[in-house]
Amino acid sequence: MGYKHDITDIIDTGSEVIRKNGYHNVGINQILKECDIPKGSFYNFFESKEDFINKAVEKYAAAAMVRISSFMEDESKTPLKRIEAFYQANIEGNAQDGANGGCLINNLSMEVASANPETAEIIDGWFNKWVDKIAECVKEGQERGEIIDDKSPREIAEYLHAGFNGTFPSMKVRKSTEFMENWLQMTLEFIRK
Amino acid sequence: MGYKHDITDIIDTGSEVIRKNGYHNVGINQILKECDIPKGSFYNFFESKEDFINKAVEKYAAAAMVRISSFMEDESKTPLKRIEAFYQANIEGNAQDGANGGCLINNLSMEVASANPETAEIIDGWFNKWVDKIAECVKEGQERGEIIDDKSPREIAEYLHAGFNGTFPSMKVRKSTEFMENWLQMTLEFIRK
DNA sequence: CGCTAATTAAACCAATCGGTCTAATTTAGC
DNA sequence: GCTAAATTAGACCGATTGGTTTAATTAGCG
Repeated sequence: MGYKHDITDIIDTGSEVIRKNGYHNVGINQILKECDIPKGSFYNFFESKEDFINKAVEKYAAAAMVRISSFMEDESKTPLKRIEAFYQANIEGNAQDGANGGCLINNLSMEVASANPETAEIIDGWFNKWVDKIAECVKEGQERGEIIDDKSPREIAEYLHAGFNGTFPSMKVRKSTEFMENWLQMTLEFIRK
Repeated sequence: MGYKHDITDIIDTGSEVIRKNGYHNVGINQILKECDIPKGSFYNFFESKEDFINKAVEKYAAAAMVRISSFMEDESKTPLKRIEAFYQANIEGNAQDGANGGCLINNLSMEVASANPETAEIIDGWFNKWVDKIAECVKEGQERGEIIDDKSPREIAEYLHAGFNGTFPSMKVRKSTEFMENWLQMTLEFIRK
């Protein structure tokens, strides 16, 4: 039957709180309250707050990986259309979220990576996996003559990934996803052959 | 003769600590220690930590504005070369900084904008001023036939600003400014006529 | 059932958080 | 030189931080 609390629920709920409010701005007690668990359970599952966030990053990033793959491997669309659909879905997700929280991993890369080498390394690993998957799709687009091929798939994929991350600061200060749309249309134009 | 401590020194030293370590990760006591001032002096100059960071943002962003202007108005270079020189200088600055701290304003937009509307508004105002100045230079580049003109100067300037901000996450997790160079060369290619 | 290990529960901890307070000192202006 | 205001100084404050501890409870398994 299992015990009362589930580690995956704690990770999901807790990482949502941190995604929306920031790592250092959210205390363990707030997570406990939100998850309705006692402190003993938290420290039974996690060694420390840092251990918690590292596990949260792994789970969140792995889910994102699945999501990215499902878009990038969608053979009902051309490669460029897959890329467009993926970022369009992200924009809509952020819009529904009130243009506030953004991406947990990207947030943490900005807030804690400098001070926490282990978390930085985990994030770096996932960023690379994400970009690799996008690069596969870019490569297919190049082979089909849909995407410019004077740059490597990896370079273009990285440009896409970084570019979208760059739309978060303005989203957060303006509380609007408007510029994200501009960014997407401009970038698609730039990489279209 | 003035008193012992200077508010501008406190802002400069304190905002450097926060730029490198994050807003919520740095306590008032750490700032006091770094500036070697007693708590009474800090709260004589600033109403609160929030008041401090707002004043720090104003000072840092105003200095950045001067810097941007000096690059964007440098008539010894073509507009596109000014843009290249500006971002190249930023990349070098970040490299010298150990690819760690990044930009105080961009960091704060990610970490505190959602929770602090006043800071968000101040940052938004400065982002707009920066982009306006870059847009002036882009416009000149368009008029000279050096930069693509199927998009407005403002759109292109915003694309540049956001794009560079997007290189910080990877810089921080990889502790390298390498991708910043890639981003710059690709972007220059995209906007060159 | 009975034993063991995992989990739950919350009281408790030192350290630190942002912030206040009062007193001493220093400055500027008359 | 006197006065009022600004600044300096740091002890002090309640609240909160991440984390520990101990005891009760529960689940899994032979």
